[in-house]
Amino acid sequence: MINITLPDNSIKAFEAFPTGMDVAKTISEGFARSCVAMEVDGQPMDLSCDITCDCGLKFITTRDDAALEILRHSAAHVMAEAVQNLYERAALTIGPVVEDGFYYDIDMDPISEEDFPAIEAEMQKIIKAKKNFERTVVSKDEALEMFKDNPYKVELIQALDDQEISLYRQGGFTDLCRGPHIPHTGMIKGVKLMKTSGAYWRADQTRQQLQRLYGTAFFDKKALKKHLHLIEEAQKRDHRKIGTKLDLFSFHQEAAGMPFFHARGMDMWNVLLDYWREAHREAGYVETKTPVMLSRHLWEKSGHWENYRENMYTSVVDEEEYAIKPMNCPGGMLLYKTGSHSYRDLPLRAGEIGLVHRHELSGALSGLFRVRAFHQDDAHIFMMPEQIEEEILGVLQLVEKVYSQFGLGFHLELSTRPEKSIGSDEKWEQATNGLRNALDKYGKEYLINEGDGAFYGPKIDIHIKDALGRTWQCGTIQLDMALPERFDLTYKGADNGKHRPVMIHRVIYGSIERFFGILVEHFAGKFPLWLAPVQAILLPINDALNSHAKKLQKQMSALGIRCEVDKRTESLKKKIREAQVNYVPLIITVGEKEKESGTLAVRTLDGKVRMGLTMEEFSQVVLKHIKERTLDAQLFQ
RNA sequence: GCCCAUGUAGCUCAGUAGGUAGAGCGCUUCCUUGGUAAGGAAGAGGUUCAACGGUUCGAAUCCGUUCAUGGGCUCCA
Repeated sequence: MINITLPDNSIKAFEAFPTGMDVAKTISEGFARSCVAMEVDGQPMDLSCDITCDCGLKFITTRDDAALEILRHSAAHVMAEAVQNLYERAALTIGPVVEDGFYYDIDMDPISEEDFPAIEAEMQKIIKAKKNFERTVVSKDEALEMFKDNPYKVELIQALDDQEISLYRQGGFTDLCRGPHIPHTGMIKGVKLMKTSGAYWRADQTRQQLQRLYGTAFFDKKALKKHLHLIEEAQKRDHRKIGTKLDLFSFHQEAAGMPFFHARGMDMWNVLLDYWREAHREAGYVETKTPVMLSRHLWEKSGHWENYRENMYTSVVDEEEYAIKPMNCPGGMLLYKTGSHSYRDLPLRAGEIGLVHRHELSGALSGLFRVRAFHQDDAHIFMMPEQIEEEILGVLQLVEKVYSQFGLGFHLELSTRPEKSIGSDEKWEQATNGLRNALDKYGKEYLINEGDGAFYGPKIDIHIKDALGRTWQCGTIQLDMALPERFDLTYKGADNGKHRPVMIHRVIYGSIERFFGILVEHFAGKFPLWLAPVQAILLPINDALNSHAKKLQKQMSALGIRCEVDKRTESLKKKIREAQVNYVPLIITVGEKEKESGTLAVRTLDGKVRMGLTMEEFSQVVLKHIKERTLDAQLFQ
């Protein structure tokens, strides 16, 4: 007789040992069908397992996020079987679940997406056959014997501590696996292979290159469709495409990974920085600037020469070696040391829009998201140890203010001391507590990544969430216990003694180039008025009105509205269409009526037209929206 | 840096048994002077197909190298 406690605290008693599925069926047949796996006292297990003692039992149903992972892992097995059926010499390695799907690394000849239909067809056969996933346990030696033809599996098995090894079998296919799995292959309703790439065995460049096959799977076709739609949507928003279309920026072979900003892109760039400067001035920051190229001696002192050299561009000037800065901090150190500092002057918040260069691997470059030259909206804050909490809190508040200006949500992650680190236990504790207390005081939930901090100090990373729900790490607040030491920074305390200041590095946009790209995708090119590269376009109805339109443009420009005239000899319809597809927020048609009455006919992107606005009325509304940086597309009531 | 794919007019792309380049958009000119999502016609534009080298009587098309781009891997003290 055993008693099983369910999440609602009800207890079910069984005479014999039931399987999980048996228990599920006592709830209802329908419920049992939706069950994927179970947790017995928190341990994930297959539904087919016997329950042999009193325990707490929680079913994982198709609605749980955990279920999706189990399904995808099972789908990886199905894909592996399919590949093995089709390619005899394919040697399986590992096939984990990743965000959005799964992959399997397989030692086989290179394949391409053209091979996908055949593999998918084979997978469908396996799925249709509704093969049960059966778990068996063997000894390590037995497992080694079974997989003796596959050196990868042998290596995996040997690395396992357990003496007992679980295997999963679906039909004639068996794979080494911890499990759990879904009951049978038929539950995989929506599955698709996504892409393929090379990957190294154990991520080691010196070892065998494997074929990585990516796929994704869902419990129903609809969810798969939705997922594919989201991907499509993201592709449409690709900042590289929109950047070209809206004439914002470009890339050239002559400077790989280093973006060129066009006039319109620069307009937006300046708007971003104007806002940044305004917000930082209000938050008590000063702005500084340090050189792009600095002597090797400095980098040796900062430790970059030793630790970051492979990413740095160098040059020789007058027989002295120089490096182009990959970070702004060493220059910031020199600035701090320019004068003496009193505790009364702390915290000192020194911002810098610093242009940095990092030699990223050629294969890593990607649009504005991964570049070799970019600007950081950096700031170094120097303070007394007891100011850490309040200062961090201030940065968090600034972060929230800036991101919400763009309608971006965010979440926080705290990274603590890693194994390899410098500094005393006491200092780490003080620093980490400072960050933690600030986070607690701030009140928003945060994740903790134990041991994920930099070797020189703990940090808070800020991940923003865009309109498609994708997250991007942009902001970071890093406490640095190394540099103040290396550069012997001091301040004069109230006791008239020398003290070591605490320093943090922090960015909010992060890389301005990257943030720019994120904004392009977040808004899908349809920027709010205050950000739009072209805020208003004047469309003369006929050529005779070009000069009147030109006059209006001058007036608007003088008011600070970014405004153009489309004076091509084209039909009004065409000009409107183009302005509309280029997302110009204010489309102003200029006809005889407007000229005579001195008014404006304004069309907004929702297609609505307001006639008879005076320049006064128009500019009042428009300038208000620009000044307040509103996100709302409803410009006029 | 590694693997795979791609690189043709400003943009998007077509062009395979290798025979000396095309379309749409854009641009220019002309006609139309139009009232809220594409009016019509003509024309220019590629140092000739990323660059360099090779095979061939002949290469955008085949081969090699390099560069760049894309997707991954890796890296990101």
